[in-house]
Amino acid sequence: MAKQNTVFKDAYNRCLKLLADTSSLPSEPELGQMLGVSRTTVRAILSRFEELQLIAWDKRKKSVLRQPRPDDYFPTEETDSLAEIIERSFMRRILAGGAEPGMQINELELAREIGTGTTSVREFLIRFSRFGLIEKRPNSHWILKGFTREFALELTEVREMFELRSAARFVSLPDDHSAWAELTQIEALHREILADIDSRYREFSELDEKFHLLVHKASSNRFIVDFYDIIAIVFHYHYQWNKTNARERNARALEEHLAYIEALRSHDPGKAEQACRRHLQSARETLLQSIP
Amino acid sequence: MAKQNTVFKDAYNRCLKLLADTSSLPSEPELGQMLGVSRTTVRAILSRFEELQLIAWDKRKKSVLRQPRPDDYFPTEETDSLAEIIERSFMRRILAGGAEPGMQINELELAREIGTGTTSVREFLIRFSRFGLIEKRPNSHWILKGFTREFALELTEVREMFELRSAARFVSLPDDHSAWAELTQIEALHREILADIDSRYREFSELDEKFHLLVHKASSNRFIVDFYDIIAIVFHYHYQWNKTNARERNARALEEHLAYIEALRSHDPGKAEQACRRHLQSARETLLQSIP
DNA sequence: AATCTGTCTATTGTAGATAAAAGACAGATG
DNA sequence: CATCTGTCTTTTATCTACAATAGACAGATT
Repeated sequence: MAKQNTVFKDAYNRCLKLLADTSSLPSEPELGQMLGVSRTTVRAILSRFEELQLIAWDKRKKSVLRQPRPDDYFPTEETDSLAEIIERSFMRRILAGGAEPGMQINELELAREIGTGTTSVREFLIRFSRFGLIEKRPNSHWILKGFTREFALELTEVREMFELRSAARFVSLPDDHSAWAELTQIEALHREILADIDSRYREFSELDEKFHLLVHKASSNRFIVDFYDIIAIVFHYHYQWNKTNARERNARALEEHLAYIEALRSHDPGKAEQACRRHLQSARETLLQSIP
Repeated sequence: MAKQNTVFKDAYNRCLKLLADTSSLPSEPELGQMLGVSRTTVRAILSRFEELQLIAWDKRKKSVLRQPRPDDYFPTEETDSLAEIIERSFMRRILAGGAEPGMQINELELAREIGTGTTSVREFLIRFSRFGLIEKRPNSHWILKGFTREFALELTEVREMFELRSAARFVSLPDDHSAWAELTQIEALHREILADIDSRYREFSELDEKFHLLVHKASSNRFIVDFYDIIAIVFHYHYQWNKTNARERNARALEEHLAYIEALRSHDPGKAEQACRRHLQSARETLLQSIP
């Protein structure tokens, strides 16, 4: 096995959904555009559709023959890229407990455990090292620095610097900047979720990421925007395995976000700073509380 | 060739220097400690010494038979690790001109050009990507974002935030903290170089890195300290291929450093901030001037 | 009793190979 | 004549293999 064909399988599944809505498919380049893959992959998908008698394919004509059935789809486990699998598996190990700071990380062992080659694990660890949770001893093992209190404090310190600066930039964005429209959308979503908080509070995590990323992007600084990756990944996995009081916590955060959004809208740097500080403070407390 | 034996060659060369000063070598573990390598490598070095009749080796006795000759050393080109070679080669391409922003980076081509396997190039690019100069299109090529004016501005913006905060921490470090002693050493070195600036101005680059790293370390924040890597690498290579007015520029920076150091010593946050700002401002200008 | 050496095993760094995916180009098509 | 398809080439993602290096353990030495 040289390369996993997850790109094919994932695009195939998405294409199957498109197929459900029309009687004929567009041109190959157009499909490639829609699915975010090359024509080579599009053609592989179309070939498979033809084999399974989903479409009749003759050059430019791709007419739908039948609706897709549930078993036409590839199982979702097979559509995750190797990098995603490794990431999830690794994050589970270090965030869901059982991993003490100072522990050694063994590439070979990890690879065996995940059922993959060492190269992919190695590349993952290199990419992951920028998050400050692991460190390499050259010619030797990696060391787990651990998701500790210090880590959380260092992370939030930088986050606060960056987000305060980004918020300050945000308020002075020109009125026709696309960020304002996005902010409106995000605000609406906040209100929707808040109105039905009991059943929809789980959607907060994703919305939180979207909102803060939007704020960070106002900085127009690649280092600030890139740093948000670290925050996002930590919060993402952290919340996934730490669900105490999720409902109340999320409700409170949503309210804070709304106040923060209003402050941004006011174009008043002072108000924005205040609202930003208030929210970051409680985000910090939440994070710290959940560390043993 | 599976692995380059550069660790061996480099440690061998360094051990040869040790050998020049004594009549017998210490124990294997001790040598390993001194050279920063494992006993396996130490034993490989000793075996080679024995072969070349540099020492007589019988268990714990390693008596020097003759002084090393220049041709006993491995050529320095052979002691650089592959990662260093790739880094240098790559940085030359992108900083020493000829590389337009937006250009595609081809792993295979780079590997062929450097004369190495694709794996190493790939891992280098992944590690390097955190510097914000390149970006990956998944399943496709890398894109060179280039050492542009925007890059420099974004870099210095973050640098200034981080260094101001670090300097503020520095002044409140307790008197018995080791940083003060290091600061004294660094200050002395500044005066030495300044006293003989015409012939020693080239030493500034290394000293500059040491000094700012010391300041950043006072933050006790891994993200701030790690970020300094980016600054260091940019300045390092940048100055290496950009030597206009190096003497005057370095002299001026040394003076600014001395003022900055004095301000840190005063334990006065206000003074420190002012001196820090002044130096960062001129560092920024210098960097910007040298971008086309 | 502590440290060292001899020997052996495990892991990392790197090359090379290969399937998947991207992409280039010429001729076909509307 | 602009866009599409068929075909072919190139590049990336990933696996496997292997030398260099690290590291473990038992017996030897001071």
